[in-house]
Amino acid sequence: MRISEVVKRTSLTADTLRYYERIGLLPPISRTDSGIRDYQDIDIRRIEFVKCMRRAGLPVEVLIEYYKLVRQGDETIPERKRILVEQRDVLKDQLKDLQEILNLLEYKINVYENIVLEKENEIS
Amino acid sequence: MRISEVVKRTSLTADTLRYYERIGLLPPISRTDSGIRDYQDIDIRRIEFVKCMRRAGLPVEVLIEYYKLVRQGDETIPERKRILVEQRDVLKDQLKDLQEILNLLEYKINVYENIVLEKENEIS
DNA sequence: ATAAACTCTGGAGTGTACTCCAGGTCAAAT
DNA sequence: ATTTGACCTGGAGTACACTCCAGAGTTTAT
Repeated sequence: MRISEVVKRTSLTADTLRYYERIGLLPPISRTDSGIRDYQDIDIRRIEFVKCMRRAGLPVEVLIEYYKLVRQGDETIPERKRILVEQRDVLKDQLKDLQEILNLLEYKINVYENIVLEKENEIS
Repeated sequence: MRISEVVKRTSLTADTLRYYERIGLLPPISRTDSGIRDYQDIDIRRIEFVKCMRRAGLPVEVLIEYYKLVRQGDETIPERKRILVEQRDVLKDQLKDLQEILNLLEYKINVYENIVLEKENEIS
C-alpha cells in the first residue's frame, strides 16, 4: 500500500514515516518499479509498535537500538528483553508519579470548587 | 536561602531556576543588597508545584498563563479551575494509555522469557 | 494528452525546554 | 589581601523529534 494509505491507518504524517525510515527506525520499505514506497502489513504492525512505544516516552534512539538487535538474530534476545524490562520499570515509576499528580490536581480542583461555593453562599 | 540551597532541595539546576524566573514561571525572587537571589519558603513550594506539573507534561506556557491568572486575583478562579480540570482529564487519558502500553510490554517480556526457557530445554 | 494529485529526495527550518558560556561581581577562608 | 568558590546577566548553543520546503518524477482522472 502507498504512503497515503499508511497515513490514514496510523495517523502519522508522511513526513514522519519517511523520517522514521531515514533514521533506521523502520526498515527500508519495498518500492514499486518507479521507486514509490509499497508498505506491507508487517510494516504497519511495526509502525504501530513504534507509535505505541513513542507514546510511552521511549526515545527514538532506544527503539533504533532495539531493531538493530532484532536484525542481529536470536542471540540478542536477552539484551532486547533487558531493554523492554528497563522501559517497563521506567513506565511503572512514571505511572505511580502520574497517579500522585492526578491526586494533587483533584485536591486543587476541589479547593477551587469550595471557594466558588463559599462565594455563592455569601451572595445568598 | 541562596540558589545553591534551592538546587539541593528541588534538584533543579541553577540555570533552570533562573530560566524559570526569566520567563515568568517564577515571580521575581527577592534579592540581597548585593543582588544575590534570596529564595523564601513560599518560592520553594511554588517551585515544587511547577516541577510536579512539568513532570505531568503540562507545558511551561500553560503554567505561565496559570500564574498570570493567580496574580489577577479571585475573579480568575473559574478560569484557573478550568485549566486544572483540563489538565486532569489529559492526565487521566494518559494514565489509561500508559497502563495499556505497560500491559503490552509485560506481554512482550513474557514472550522473550518463554523463548529463553525453550532454548534452555533444548540444551538439556 | 494534460491537468491535478501524489510521491520522491536531501536539506533546511521549527518548537520546546532547557543548558552553557563569557565576562564580571560578591563572599568566605587563609 | 588575595585566592577560591558562588553568584550575576544577557545571549548563544543544544537536544530531541519532527516538519516543511523546492524541485523533480509518477499516477490518475477527465
